[in-house]
Amino acid sequence: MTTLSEVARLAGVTSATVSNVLRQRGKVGEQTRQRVLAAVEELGYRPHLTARALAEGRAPTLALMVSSIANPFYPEFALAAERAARAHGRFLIVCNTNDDPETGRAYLDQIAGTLSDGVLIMNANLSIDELKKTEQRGAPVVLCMWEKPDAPPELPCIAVDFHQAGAVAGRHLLALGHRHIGALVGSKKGGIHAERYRGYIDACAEAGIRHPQNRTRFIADTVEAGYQATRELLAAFPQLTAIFASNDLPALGAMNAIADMGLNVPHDISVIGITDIQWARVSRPALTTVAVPTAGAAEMAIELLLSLINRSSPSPTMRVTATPQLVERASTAAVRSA
Amino acid sequence: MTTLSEVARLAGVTSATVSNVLRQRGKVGEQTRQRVLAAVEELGYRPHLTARALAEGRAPTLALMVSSIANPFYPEFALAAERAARAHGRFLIVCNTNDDPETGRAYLDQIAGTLSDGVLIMNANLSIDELKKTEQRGAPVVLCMWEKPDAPPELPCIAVDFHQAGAVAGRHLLALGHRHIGALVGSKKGGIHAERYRGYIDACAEAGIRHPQNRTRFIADTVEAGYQATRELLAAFPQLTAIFASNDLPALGAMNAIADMGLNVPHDISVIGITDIQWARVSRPALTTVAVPTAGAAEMAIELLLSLINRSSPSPTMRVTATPQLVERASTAAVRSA
DNA sequence: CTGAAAGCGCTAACAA
DNA sequence: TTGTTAGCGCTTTCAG
Repeated sequence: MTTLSEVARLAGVTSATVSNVLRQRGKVGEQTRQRVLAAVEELGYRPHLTARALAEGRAPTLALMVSSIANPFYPEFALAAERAARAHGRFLIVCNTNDDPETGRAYLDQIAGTLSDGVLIMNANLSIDELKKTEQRGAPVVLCMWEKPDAPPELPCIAVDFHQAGAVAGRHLLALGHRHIGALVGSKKGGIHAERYRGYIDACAEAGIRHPQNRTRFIADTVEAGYQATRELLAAFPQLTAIFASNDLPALGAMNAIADMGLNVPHDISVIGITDIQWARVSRPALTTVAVPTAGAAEMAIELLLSLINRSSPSPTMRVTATPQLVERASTAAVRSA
Repeated sequence: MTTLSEVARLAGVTSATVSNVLRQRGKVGEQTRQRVLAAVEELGYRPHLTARALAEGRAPTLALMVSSIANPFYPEFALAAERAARAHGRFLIVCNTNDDPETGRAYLDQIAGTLSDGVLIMNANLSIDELKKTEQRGAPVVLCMWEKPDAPPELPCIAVDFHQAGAVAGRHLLALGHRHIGALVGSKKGGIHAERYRGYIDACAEAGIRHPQNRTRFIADTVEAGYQATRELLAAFPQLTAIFASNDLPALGAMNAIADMGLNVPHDISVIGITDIQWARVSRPALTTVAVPTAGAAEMAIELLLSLINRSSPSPTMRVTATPQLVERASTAAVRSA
């Protein structure tokens, strides 16, 4: 490990000077600059990020807290977040909480403010109060993919208009003539997908249609749960011609269930999801869905987090992403005339 | 930010003692221990990881270098790696190189040995020599998912018997009676998937069958490339009854191509992949594939990396994962009698 | 058993 | 323009 002072010695200057030329800070004579650079080159010196961070009083990393990076939605977000972080000279640490509050707490306790200057939270299963606490300890926190733009939380956040997303999905189905729709909500009642569901319900109301509560299933946000729930729904309500899912994973499960029941998507039953994860493009039929601006949200989140860290954040502490857009693929079609 | 010395002051001891209490190191009197703990509690003290790392002369993180975390294979690996790292008190930094050597080099230069004590490399597009250089600078490197157990590289690595994986896939197709098989190799000729292909070829030879070279396509490791190549292959060789793909993504693409051509998988054409990524389970028909022990490999990689860091690694610097296993699902079937 | 002191590698005033 | 001097917060001998 070559250190600053070794470089300094070789260049015949002091470490402060080396530091200065390396960060083009203070004015350094061209002469010495060259000598220093030569010494750096010769010794293959590379700054010690940990030491630098300690001296600067800031951490070199940002953290991204997710329940599991293996959940198909997160990698796309993480990729964009890491890129944005890199563009600002920060590294990204990923924290998988496995939806366990204890794990989340442990992460926050350990890295917030020490190893990481700030934390992006996708879903921590932690109370706002707990998150606030880490914020007060000096490590800003930003909630990503907040579900309701009109009810700003007490923490900085990137919000997606999921109500709108749900409405767009609902309207699409309605416009295709569907009147008997089953709904899959990928969270418990009133949970994280509530807004999407409400958006769908509102779209129905808008069209003068009432969505019977018993045609809704509150399930886990997985392919399997979507599969299971769809089988039940179709068994109970054979008249259904479409499935609205609050997320793509359950939607994909729904498509499989329908196929396994010997029915055809979209000929017999249409399916729509929300998010537009990679799989949506790959499935057959390709899934019609409402795309959420994942990469954009990640970039916004990093920007906001950094501005918070630099205490240069203007008042609006909630930022809303671009509006979710319908991506019409092959899993939806006009209802068949009876 | 509460510091050690603040805690010390409150407890009426010196920071060295607090440090000792916290890391149950030196023997500390029960009396003072209690007082210190009380002070820690009262002040909500949390050790500063960066400072600690600097003092200990080690970095608190490990790095994982991938081309893109959005590639469906990596998240599963990353999840397991992060868990294993956590179990050893380390955090995981993800580095997306986007397959750009420059980016990879930049990462290595910046974090290896300073922010991260070691690096897991999935695929860096860097020469062994370059990697060796960072190793010599004090940051161990381990190659993950090395393709040929019998040709150990000059760097520590976790190897998967991909030759065997290819052979297993080939034998499965052969056992089902397929004699006209198209091959999709997800890398350029002689590239990273060469062993898998060779395994397949050897399985054919074993069965006394020769695989005509023109029935092989060397393509990108993506769904799209698999799709495209399959269409071409089937157009050129209508007699094909099966597709061997060196990876799941092209295999999934193949299934879609076949479906879009109005043929049925597996009735008309069987498809097999290698890896067993999550999508393989979700696709319809579910993909038959040869599972690679992803999580196990990740754990082994972390263990090896840590032992290298602690200089406690025994001589065998290459470790081989469990053998890839056939996972028979719905995309393969016995060839139809003509 | 506890304290004093040096130092990890770097940055940041402040002097010279 | 360059050097000096303190630290950043923690660990770790080595005395007491």
